Amino acid sequence: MKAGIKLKMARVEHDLTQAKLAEKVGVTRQTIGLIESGGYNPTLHLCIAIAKALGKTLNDLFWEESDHEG
Amino acid sequence: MKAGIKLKMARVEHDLTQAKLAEKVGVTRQTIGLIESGGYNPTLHLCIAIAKALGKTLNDLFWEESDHEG
DNA sequence: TCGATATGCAATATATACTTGACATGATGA
DNA sequence: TCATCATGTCAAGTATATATTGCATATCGA
Repeated sequence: MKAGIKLKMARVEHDLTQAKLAEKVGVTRQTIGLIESGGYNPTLHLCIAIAKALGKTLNDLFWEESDHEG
Repeated sequence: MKAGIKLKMARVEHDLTQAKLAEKVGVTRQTIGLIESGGYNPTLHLCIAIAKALGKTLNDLFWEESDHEG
């Protein structure tokens, strides 16, 4: 599963645009867009801010069980 | 609870030094030390690599329930 | 005491996360 | 058609994560 897709789904679930989510977590919309499109490596603090803004946890948005299992 | 303490406990649990954990995840021991001492903002990929190396998840090591609750 | 290991701290250098500003496209509505 | 919104992307700049090197301290064992 692509890296940012869970984030995108959670965002849409909350009826937020990239720009609105970006504002909530204190970054620019480009940063959110880059994370959702993958190939990007956000910082932990930003991941936590995003998770909190969407009522999710780090694992919900950024942990792939297959990563863990092998 | 201080940011890096869970990481430190998990590391000690596995009988790993900062240097050995650093080697496992492909960073220097200073980077591990800085994360454990807090006041540092690692990248998501590094957090995931650390969690995998210690048999934990992102939430186990980097999520504080109080962050989420308020 | 001496040597090895583990950690903390600090200065400099490099890679990259993130910003700012701009332009392009498709969808929506007046 | 025209205006607005949402998203994608590009280019240049700033902030900071991480590397590299070195030194200091504490612990452990010979």
